[in-house]
Amino acid sequence: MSKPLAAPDPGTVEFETVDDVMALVRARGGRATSSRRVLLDVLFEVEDHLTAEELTEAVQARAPDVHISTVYRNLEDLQRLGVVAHSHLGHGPATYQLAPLAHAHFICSGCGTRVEAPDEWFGSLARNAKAKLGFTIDPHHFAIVGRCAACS
Amino acid sequence: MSKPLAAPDPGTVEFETVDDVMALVRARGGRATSSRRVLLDVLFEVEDHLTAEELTEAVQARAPDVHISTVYRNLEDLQRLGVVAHSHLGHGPATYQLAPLAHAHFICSGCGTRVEAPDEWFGSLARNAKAKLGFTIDPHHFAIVGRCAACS
DNA sequence: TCGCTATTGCGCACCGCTCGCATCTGTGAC
DNA sequence: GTCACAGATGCGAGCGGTGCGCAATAGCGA
Repeated sequence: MSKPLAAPDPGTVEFETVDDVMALVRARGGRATSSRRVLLDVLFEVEDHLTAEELTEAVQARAPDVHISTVYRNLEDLQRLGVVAHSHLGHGPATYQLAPLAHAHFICSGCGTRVEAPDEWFGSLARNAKAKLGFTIDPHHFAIVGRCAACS
Repeated sequence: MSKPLAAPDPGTVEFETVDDVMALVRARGGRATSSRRVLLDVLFEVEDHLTAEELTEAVQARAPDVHISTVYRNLEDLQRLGVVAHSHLGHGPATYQLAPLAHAHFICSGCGTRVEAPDEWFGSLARNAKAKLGFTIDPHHFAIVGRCAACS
């Protein structure tokens, strides 16, 4: 996919299958390559956030020659299209998932436990940020650090 | 400072001057070295979050031989003592500051603008996390990503 | 002043990720 | 079908941020 292609308006991207995404890729000048398809197959199947390395392993189980740098490049392209989102759940590598599945996290700094956080809990924070700073928050990107019941 | 030393209870650390911290370090078996003192001098003076590299430059302006790895090690020790905290304000290097000065941030993913976020705005999120998950959040560690008024 | 040990300077190495480049492969045009 | 072009890939080098091992140094209590 060529760099100059503009990203779509956030929230306007709609897809339900790998083929939908491939059509989207094609519509924006990209090509329906096999490595791209396999990566999407994995992302649609696991329905979880995986690191680039984990994704590469899963992809290579089906297409051994796909290089990790190709995975990174495809992930970047798919993020530009609004199909994929990445998040940072701690000090390690970023994790990637289908954008519609993104959600917020709490991470315990003691034991590393990860818990999903309902978006509703961010409502008042989001309203304050919007009303007083004009800022639209995305609570999914960075996890919220803290202490779980056992560690605090 | 030796590794096995336990961290103090969070919130119980009290200090107002560099000498207070040096006394704390000594009380826990650490030594009052000049590099440690210069680093603390810088941290007390700037009252801002700086990266390890920026801190090293500031330290080296006064003590040219201090190596960046020494700065990293001292920052780690001071974090264990509860004197320093680091936070991640984006994809770049971590930033360090005196723990009592820590605060939450919003970061615009479009232009990189950073805004401080009042702790009060996290009240309902904190209450939900505590009541429903037993989780005590620290909203300072990772910034909240989003879009500023101009970029959204 | 002495001896113990925390600490330091230095450099190497790691991890997560990006980039340059030569090669390959989808794709539309014919 | 086949051609040619541009997008995409494999590979490896490289980079920024950080941690580590080691020998030398320097606080500190006695």
